[in-house]
Order: sequence, then C-alpha cells, then structure tokens
Amino acid sequence: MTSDFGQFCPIALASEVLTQKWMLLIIRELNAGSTRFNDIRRGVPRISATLLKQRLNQLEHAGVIIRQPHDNGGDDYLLTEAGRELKSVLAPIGEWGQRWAREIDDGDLDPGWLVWAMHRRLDLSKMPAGRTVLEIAFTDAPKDQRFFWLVCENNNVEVCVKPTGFDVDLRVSTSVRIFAEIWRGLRPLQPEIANGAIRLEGDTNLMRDFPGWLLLSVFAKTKQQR
Amino acid sequence: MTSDFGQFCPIALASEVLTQKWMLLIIRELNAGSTRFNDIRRGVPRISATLLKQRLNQLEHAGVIIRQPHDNGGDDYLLTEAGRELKSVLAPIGEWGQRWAREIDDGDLDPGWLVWAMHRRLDLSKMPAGRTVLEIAFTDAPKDQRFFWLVCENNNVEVCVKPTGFDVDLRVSTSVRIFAEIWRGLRPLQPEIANGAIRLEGDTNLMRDFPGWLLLSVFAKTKQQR
DNA sequence: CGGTATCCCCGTCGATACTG
DNA sequence: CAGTATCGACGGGGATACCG
Repeated sequence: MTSDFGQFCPIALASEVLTQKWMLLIIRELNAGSTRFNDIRRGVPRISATLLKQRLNQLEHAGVIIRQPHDNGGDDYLLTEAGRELKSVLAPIGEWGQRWAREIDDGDLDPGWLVWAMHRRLDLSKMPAGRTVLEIAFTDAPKDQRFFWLVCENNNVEVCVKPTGFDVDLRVSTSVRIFAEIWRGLRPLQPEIANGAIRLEGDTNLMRDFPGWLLLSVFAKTKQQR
Repeated sequence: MTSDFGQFCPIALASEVLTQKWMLLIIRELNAGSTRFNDIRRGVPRISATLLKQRLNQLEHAGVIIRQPHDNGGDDYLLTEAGRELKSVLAPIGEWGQRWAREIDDGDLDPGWLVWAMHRRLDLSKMPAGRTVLEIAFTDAPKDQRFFWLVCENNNVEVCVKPTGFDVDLRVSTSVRIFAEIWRGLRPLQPEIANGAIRLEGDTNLMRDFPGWLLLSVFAKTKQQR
C-alpha cells in the first residue's frame, strides 16, 4: 500500500512512511529505547522478521533511523533527530486511542507483550537496591505464556520466559484481562489487590510498595471517553 | 491491511483506523470543513468512489463521523467529538512532514489539488467586498488542468474548472512547481512576483494586496530541516 | 450527484526453510 | 542472533460500468 497519494501536502508525504502497516508500532519501540532487531520484535511480536527488516530499511531510507554495526552481530537501529521528533506524533495518537478507540477483545490480550510493556514502566528508584526478581503468573493464559520473570538491577530490567535461576522476590498472580485493564488505567489497582484479583506473595516491602513502582501505561491517566 | 495488531496499546488501536490507506487525508478534509462526498473527493482526488465510501463507512463505524441525510441526495458526513479531536493528530503529522518528509516530484504536483487547497486559504476579509473572481493559469500544466477559477463572495469560495461567466478580476499566471514551492513556504512570494515567475494582471488593488490575502499552506511557516 | 456492483490484477504479507 | 530467500495465497483496491 501507501505511496503516491498524488499530492504534496505534508500530511500526505508523512503518511507514505507513517501509515505503512506496523510502522507506528516500530517507531514506538524505537522511541521507547529499543535499538536491536529482536528487542523491537518483542514489542511488535506479530510482525514477521522479513517484514520488520523491510520496514527498518524504509525507515532508514526516510531518514528516521540510521544503522550502526554492532559487535555481537546485527546492527543497532538508532533514531535520527527526525525519528526522535516522531514522539510528537505518537503522543497524540496514543492519547486519541486511549480516549476513543474500540474496546479490546481477547485477541488483543497478549501476555508477553504486556510484560514487555511493563519492563519499561518500573520505577527502579522505588525498588530495593541490588537485584529484584519478579515473577508474573497469568492464571488464564495458555501454558507457554503463563509465566514471565523480570530481573531488575542496575537501572536495567530484563524479561525472561524461563526461570532465571535467581530466587523470586515477588510473585504477582492475576488474569491477563484484569491486569490489562489496570494497566490501561480503566480500573484502580488497590481494590484488585484487596479483593484478591491480584495476588502478591513474597517480600513484604515489595508487596507494600508495589503500587508505587508499577508505573502503568503512559496513557493510563488519560480518561476514556466512549 | 491493518487490523489486529494483536496488542491493546492505544497507538495500535488507533492505528487500525488511522493508518488505513487514504484515511488521514480524508480526515484532513473533514476537519478542513468538507461534509459532502464530492467535496471530500476534490481534496483526495486520487481515491476511487468505491474506496472513499468504504473508508467513510469505517470512520462511521469507528465513531469518527456520523451521517446525516441531505436534501439534494447523498449524506452530510459530520465529525463527532472524537473526529474533531483528530486535529491534534493531524497537526503534528503535518509539522513533521513539513520538516522531514521527502522532496516532492512531478507526480505530486496536482494543479487541481493546489487550487482546492488555495480555496480554503484566502483571507476574504482582506479582499474587496462583493464578488471577486480569480483566474489561475498554470503555464506548464496539461490543457485540461491549465485554468481554474475561484469565485469569492459572502465568506464563501467556489472552485470552478470552467469559465464562470463572470468577469475575471485578477489573473494569476505561474508554473505549478513555483507556485507549489511558494505555497509550501519554501520560497518567498514577493521576489517571484518581481521577477515575473508569477504574473498578475487585473485590478490594481487586488494585485497589490495579493500577498496579504493569499494565506499559503497551514504549514508554510514550519521550517524544512532536511 | 452520490453512490453500487463486478471483475480481476498485482502487491503485500505470512510461512517456511536456510545462512553467516 | 539477525537476518535472507523463496513461494504461494489472499485481498485490497483500481477500473469500468451501471443506477436511483
């Protein structure tokens, strides 16, 4: 799709790049900090490798990113100034989506994506110093997507899909749907802990401070309108 | 394309609607004031009737517009609050396009579209009272797109592709490329009048005030960066 | 004017397998 | 890990004709 709208309106020209399938989500990942091929994929899990590479090439061609060879093979994909300025495009789109977009259905509830989103929204400054290991257990997810682990240390959070070998400091058990609705800001967190829809087990301080360091979606504070 | 990105991120949900082909341009037209099927088409001339209708249906389904039966047949397509809020999405996309999008080529230089864009960007308060008829002559356009007429009166501007029957008050002759570059804010207007790249003939006051009432693109003041 | 109906092509994309 | 190559299916959408 999408090229040659036959007009030189800046919105049309920008659309040639931005409205390609998956493009905004890739740009969102880049602006969230991902630079590596497979990191981007974790934020956009349903895209194929072929297509992601093609989109990255288009972004490079459009001057949104540059490639930089990486030691361990592959490239780093780094935003240019033009790419960083796309934050000002993503923000209002997300706000609008939060206010007006359709309700979500079960097909949108990807547990892995939710954990990947979480890993960028933990306030490490409000967590204990040193290493903290979280286990997320989605009670209603298929077996291979039921458990995830977040290893937090040194201003860095790693997402694992297998046990880490470290002791778990806090286990969070919940259904994907409930947690997603909290994540989106559609329901408050505290009552769901109180009524047991979210179960916390482990370190007492971590449990107590959980609502403090779990930052939720960037758009959680924007009120839904429909 | 575009549905089911498999995640409930608001940017993904908004993308399902907004990144459909032609969609942003249709929304731009609606937000510029068009409500009728063929008015929208004049702002998006390369879209087929079938596809435009399909997109309008999708916008209605997404709650961006509502349809209202019109006396002369067809419907008025009216923005909802959700639709009006998309202004906040269009603006940064246009700004980004103006700053960073590719250079335009000859295929983007649609004279009819340029005149249609112009008709929304005339400051009638700076034009004489009563009716003013402008003739635009694109010296380098194919015969059937060489002449256009703008009939300005009563806070309303009409675009015609055939002589109007009224006397012409001001004739503007220029190449599409030059006028497009001025329109986009890439070069100043006055020198091009002085050096004859834009030729004005007709009412002396209209000629003198031309740079005052020709408002140019909404994004003309945003400086290109590439 | 404001659409619908139909046909059909070509490009997009997913899936799978393979490589350095 | 970070891709590339190939292939085939599907469906988006252009073109054209028609209609109330």
